[in-house]
Amino acid sequence: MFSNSYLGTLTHHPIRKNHMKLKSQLNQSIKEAFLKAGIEDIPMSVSEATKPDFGDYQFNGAMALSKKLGKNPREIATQIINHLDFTGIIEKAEIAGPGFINLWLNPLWLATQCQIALEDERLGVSIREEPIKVVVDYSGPNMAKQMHVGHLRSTIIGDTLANLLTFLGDEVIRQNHIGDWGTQFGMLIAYLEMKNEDASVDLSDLEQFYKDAKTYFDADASFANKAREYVVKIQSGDAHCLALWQKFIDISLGHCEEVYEKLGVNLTRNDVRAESFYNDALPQIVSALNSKGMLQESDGAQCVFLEENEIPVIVQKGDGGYLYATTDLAALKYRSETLGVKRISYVVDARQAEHFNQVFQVAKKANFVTEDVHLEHIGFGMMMDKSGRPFKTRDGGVVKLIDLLDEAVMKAKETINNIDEYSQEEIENLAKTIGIGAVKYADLSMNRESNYIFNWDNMLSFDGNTSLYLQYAYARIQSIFRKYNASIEGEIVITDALEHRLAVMLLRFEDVLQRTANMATPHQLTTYLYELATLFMRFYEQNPILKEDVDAQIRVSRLQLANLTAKTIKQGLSILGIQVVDKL
RNA sequence: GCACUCAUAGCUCAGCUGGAUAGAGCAUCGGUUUGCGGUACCGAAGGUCUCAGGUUCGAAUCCUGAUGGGUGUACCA
Repeated sequence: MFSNSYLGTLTHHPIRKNHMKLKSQLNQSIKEAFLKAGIEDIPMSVSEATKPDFGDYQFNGAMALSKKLGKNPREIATQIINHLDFTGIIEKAEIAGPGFINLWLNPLWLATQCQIALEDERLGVSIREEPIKVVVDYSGPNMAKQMHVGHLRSTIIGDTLANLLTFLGDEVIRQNHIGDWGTQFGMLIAYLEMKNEDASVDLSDLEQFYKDAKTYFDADASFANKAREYVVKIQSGDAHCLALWQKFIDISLGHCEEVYEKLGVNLTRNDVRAESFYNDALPQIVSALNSKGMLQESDGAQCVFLEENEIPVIVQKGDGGYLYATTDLAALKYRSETLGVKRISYVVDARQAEHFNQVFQVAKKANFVTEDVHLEHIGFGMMMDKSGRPFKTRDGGVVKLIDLLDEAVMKAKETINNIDEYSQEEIENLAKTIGIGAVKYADLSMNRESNYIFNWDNMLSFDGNTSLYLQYAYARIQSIFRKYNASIEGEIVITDALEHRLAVMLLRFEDVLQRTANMATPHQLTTYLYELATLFMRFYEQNPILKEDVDAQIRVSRLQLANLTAKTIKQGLSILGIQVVDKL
């Protein structure tokens, strides 16, 4: 289909702004054709062709218009094609079936765009023209316990979303809403003081510490009383107790940071906005709701009843205490009023959908957030074991996240080929890159809304949609460059159908990122990267690069395509928080 | 009881605003000229998209109902 005739013409098209975003450019071309044909209302957008025979993109809007215009859809399609501009991005258009318009992109145009992407640090992905300020609220571990697998998804999905929005140019504020407040802390602080009044107590196993404290609490009445006193003291601002509490939080947070470090997640202490941060604002939340006439007392508690929902949002307990809904409202108010953000994304498991739905409604109704702030709950399903049951240890306990990650690194070592060629340090780094990448990728490549089955064998495989496959593809390309051993300079020339498809795929990157960001669905990015890598493998299998009989110009062009592929994989994985290596 | 959510190949999953013969990977079977990294690539087989209605030129996708699983259901977070 794509003959070598392209080789003769090396004249590239002039550089355009917004060179990527294939879809919007094609939509623009379609729109112009419509206007020339005298049709104003364009019903839909182009989409990727469902198979190579149908070209690169297709436009299906003619069918939808046929009733409205009282015309045969093929007639409408013909009209559009007659006014289509074939001097730029589009090379050819055909009508098929009931009125599909299949579009083939101009290979010269594709080559130029790839060239531009290659010379750009951002790979041609434009920075948002109107960036917004956004809070991504994720991870949110409880300070009374060690991080467990239940925190994994929030932490890495949230981190990916934050990375992605940052890359696209938004001003992202990461917020780690840690659980550092509540009645159990009285017990923990009392126990901490009992164990060691002055300094470093070993909290390496928070789970155990919690259990021990609980044992005392249940068995020793005087200790239990003391624990209750501590709750009151902390809440009333007692300096000594607060100091102990602070110490406990510091140590506990330190454990979390170990996990973040191991996981390669971009969360620091600066991102922490703990529950306790909002303590002072809680009474104001209740009084504000009251003054707006939204409060209602029910069984002694202060509640907001929302129309469609019989279950109220309780903002103050009968005993005067506040609840997490109150804290969330205070956080929303702070983020809207003080931080001035326009989008707030909560990456929290799906079970809390109802809670966020209610809290968002209350926040809007009470004007804690302005009308134009987009509030969203990025929910996700649970992690299941191979047999489809919730992920637990053999004795039914929670799996500590740090243990899971250590196991991943250990298992990753077994996948390293020719392990003798590496130093101990190299092996550790490699295993970490592979193992952590596998855990993250397996999670991110699933549609986040459904539960997902955690399976070591699948995620650490070289076959299929895994991080290892992508890392391998990347390393293999680097190996080509090592062998070539010279700087890659020269123009891209599209000479056959596979090169053509690869170029289109590469240029789709920005569209994919945009969509992934808008819908907060990382799996769309992983699917894209996997498709890109498999397509490259096919291309590479069929189109030799370094073999002796390859024409020098074609060799350079293919090296350039390989280079852009590698860069795109690297950038995509980097957004997912996954590293690449030059050698596997 | 009520609400939310899910149901696609033996298994794990894609399928974007409704569009052409529903796609990958694993597993199974078969293949690849002295192979730029074969941890690769190509092919075969595998489906009444849980079921029944409805809307539409057109439905895995939207609506209604049924069945089956998961989750939530006021003073924990």
